[in-house]
Amino acid sequence: MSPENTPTGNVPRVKSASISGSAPQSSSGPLKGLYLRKQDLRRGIELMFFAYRDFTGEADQMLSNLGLGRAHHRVIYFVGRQPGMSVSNLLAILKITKQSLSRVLSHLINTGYIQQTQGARDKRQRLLSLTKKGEALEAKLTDLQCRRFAAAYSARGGAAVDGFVKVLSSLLDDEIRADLRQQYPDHID
Amino acid sequence: MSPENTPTGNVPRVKSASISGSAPQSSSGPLKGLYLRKQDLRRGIELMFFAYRDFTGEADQMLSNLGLGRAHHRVIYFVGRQPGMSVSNLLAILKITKQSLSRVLSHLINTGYIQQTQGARDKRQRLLSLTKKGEALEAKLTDLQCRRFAAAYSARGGAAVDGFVKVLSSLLDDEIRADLRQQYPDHID
DNA sequence: TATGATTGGTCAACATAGCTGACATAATTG
DNA sequence: CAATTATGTCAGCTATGTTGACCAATCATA
Repeated sequence: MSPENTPTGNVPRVKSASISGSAPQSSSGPLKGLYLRKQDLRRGIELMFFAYRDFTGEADQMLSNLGLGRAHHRVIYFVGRQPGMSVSNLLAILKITKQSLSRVLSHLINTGYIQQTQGARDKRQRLLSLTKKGEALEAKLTDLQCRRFAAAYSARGGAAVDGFVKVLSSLLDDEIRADLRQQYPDHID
Repeated sequence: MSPENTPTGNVPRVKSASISGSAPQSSSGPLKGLYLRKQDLRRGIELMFFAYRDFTGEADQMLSNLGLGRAHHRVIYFVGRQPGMSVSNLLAILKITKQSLSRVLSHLINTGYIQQTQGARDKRQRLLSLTKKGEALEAKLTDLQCRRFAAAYSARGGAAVDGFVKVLSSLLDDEIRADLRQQYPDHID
């Protein structure tokens, strides 16, 4: 599994380990699994890397002007998505440690982006929600990213969006999908 | 742009700023731009976050067992993709500073994953390539991620893959696409 | 009611991976 | 020869993740 670095070279598959590429599939014919060539998979890897970076880039810029980072953004985003969420719920979504969250969360509370209210049923809980200031920032950040998605979605059309969502869903670890399915009832899963 | 957090609530568009949602599109009919509802865009944002995390998770685990991190992975991956690449080329792809790269690169050289050879045309250049050890690690890591992609791609089929690639491409900053187009001549762009 | 589990917060210490600014050396180019 | 380029390096800072320990309030239950 070493030297197929020339993109126009052989077309080895990957599914079954090491079938040294030989099938002459010249990007024609409805050959099932044509998109499983090693180069297609690598392109996927790279697209994820670059797209994720670009997708977060604009928001990162805006955040750094406010002395905030991407970690703060995540907290603001998910609290905005589901106001009244508990700390442990947020921890489960972000999958970081209590200490990591604590750092950014207390900063967001001290600077007035997020407020806590004691849980009604369970008084141990501190339910999180955005303040007006927090809502304003969340709106600006989410708008930035939504604009990028809206542009991409409308450039490519509904069928492409459908494929995009399907493939990304299949890239997820299994447990994560439950949350998404709950959040988006019409989620194609 | 604040309170549409109930996923089953209104369906405001986002393209033109703030058309407070009113059109009763109940996920039927070929209404152009149905996929531009705010909730669809937010789902895209979240899919990117979760999918990127899960997609890198397995490799991160393997790397940490070797005392390496994601930054080392990126270097190994891109040097493996294009052996003989110069340092400045790598810097341009990763978009990090010379110092950040220097740290991981010299570690990878010291631990025998990457080797440098002086450029022939330009003797200032240190052309990078993987050693046998580096190739072995690259193969293991890329295999892990390719397996995940291969599973997702085959679960969803060629049409979905096509949409996935198209949408991700459209999420990219413009300049990045040039590199991808060069790397993957049959890239749908 | 007493005990144990859960929720949340905190302290100290550390690692990774980004950043800036300054400076050095060697090679290329005009 | 002078300017630019490619690369490397030093010192120090920041953001964001980690572990382990410990505490207080509250809840659930035997």
